[in-house]
Amino acid sequence: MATDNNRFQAIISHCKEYGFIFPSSEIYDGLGAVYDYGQWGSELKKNIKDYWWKSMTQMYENIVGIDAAIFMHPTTWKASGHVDNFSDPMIDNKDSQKRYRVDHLIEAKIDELEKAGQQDQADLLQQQMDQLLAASDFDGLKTLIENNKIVCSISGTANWTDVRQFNLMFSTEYGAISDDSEDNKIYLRPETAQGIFVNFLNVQKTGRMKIPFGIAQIGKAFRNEIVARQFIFRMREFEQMEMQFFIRPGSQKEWYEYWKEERMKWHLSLGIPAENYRFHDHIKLAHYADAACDIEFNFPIGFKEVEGIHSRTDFDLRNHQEYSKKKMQYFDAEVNPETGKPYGNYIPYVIETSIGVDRTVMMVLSQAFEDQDLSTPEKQDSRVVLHLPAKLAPIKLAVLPLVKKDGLPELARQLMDDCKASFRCFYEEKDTIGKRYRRMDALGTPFCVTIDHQTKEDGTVTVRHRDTMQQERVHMNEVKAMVLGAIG
RNA sequence: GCGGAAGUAGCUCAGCUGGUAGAGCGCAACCUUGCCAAGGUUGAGGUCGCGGGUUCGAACCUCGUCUUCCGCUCCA
Repeated sequence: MATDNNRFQAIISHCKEYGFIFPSSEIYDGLGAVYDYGQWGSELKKNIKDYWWKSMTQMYENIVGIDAAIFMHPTTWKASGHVDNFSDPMIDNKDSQKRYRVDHLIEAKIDELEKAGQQDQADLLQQQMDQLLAASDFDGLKTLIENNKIVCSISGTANWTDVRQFNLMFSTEYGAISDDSEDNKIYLRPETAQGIFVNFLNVQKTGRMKIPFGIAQIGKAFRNEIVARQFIFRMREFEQMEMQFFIRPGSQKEWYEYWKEERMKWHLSLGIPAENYRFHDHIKLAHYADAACDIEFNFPIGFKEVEGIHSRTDFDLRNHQEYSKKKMQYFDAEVNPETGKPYGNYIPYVIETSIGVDRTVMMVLSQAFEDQDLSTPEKQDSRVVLHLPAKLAPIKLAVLPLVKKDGLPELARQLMDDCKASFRCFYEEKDTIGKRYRRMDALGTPFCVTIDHQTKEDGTVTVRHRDTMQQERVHMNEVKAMVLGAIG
């Protein structure tokens, strides 16, 4: 797999140097795997979210958006499977570096003892383990492992780390009084999807939605990743753009294929060539899915997942129905041509499209970043340019008076006032014009407009294009329409 | 988590055998120039990641610690 680590590091440096992305809490030595978006990064991120939101809601008549809270009733995560599937105590062998679930490790020893005919010892061990697990006594579990001389099947050693709880979800206390009791414990959502599922009936009824229909959402999610690295690719706090599409049971295959295609079209609409994308089908499926694939992008660190498309069956709604004792059903009045009767009541199936905002930011930046050699035989020259799609660029237009006198700044200000309500503009009168162009290239600004002495005579300005560096002469009055056309 | 490397100005780095810090770029102001970066003058900015130790004296030696990067590992 072709990777380019220098390029990746250059992009990270560029992001920090030009106000896109900073490491979190840097003055205190940083906080692992958390990043802050700076003045231009936040614009870029917002533009990406706006574009997705518009694409997924406005452009599909049967999809609406919601904005559910990050805090949810704790039972939500029991129903979704997040509590039980990710809370087992684990232990690592330092020599083989293999990670085990503590209960699996001890149970293997119990089997061994039973086979050796030492039933009493096996029963004792089982009893001790159950007690310690119930009490969440991790030190005791480690001691138990050591006392029973349980070794790693790969390294054969008993060189163990401490027993640790790897819980995916962050928790905090809910309410003003904090104590250690479990009653106050509440989770920060590890995925936005559940906010959609618990509101399924609210939206369906109040919106008079008819299947098939979708609910979209953009929001933060939190996962306590064991190892989080690679810049904003895997963060503990991240943002998702999700859409859950509710369908008739049995139709999941065709809708799954439909959304694979639709989502790929969206990616290609960013102007990213198809060869930089690929689908990756999941062989091992998560507990809720009957089909799943990723859309992977060719990052400088190789092909990595940006978006997931999952056929989630009725797993989530069915579980919420069970835990909440509320019917999560839909009455389908449409006549089934095969039976001649209405489809009737059912729990809908779901196709999910889930794309990471931060990964999309990283994807767009990776695609856009170029360290360009502009050298000629006479002169060595280079520039760093972000070839961002105009609709995503943080700044759409730079307004530059050629000199800061002779009334040129005043004319430039007029153009600023004309445009700034419509899109983000940037005014700059310092330094030589070439320097200003290059600074705008580094931020990905697609258009620079220069006001010169001729502007005073005929109202025309120079438009300089970022990617080609070519210039053209247009009338001041046409600038706004030109930019709007490019970002529309 | 393990192994390796590195932490000196906003950035990239220099600093010989220990004698209380430098360059280039960038930044700010002014002058000059005026359609593609690196003209002139002036200026701001660092207790050399942090803490202990050795020493008359530590950016430099030593121990610890934190952080970052790389590889392995892990990963809904």
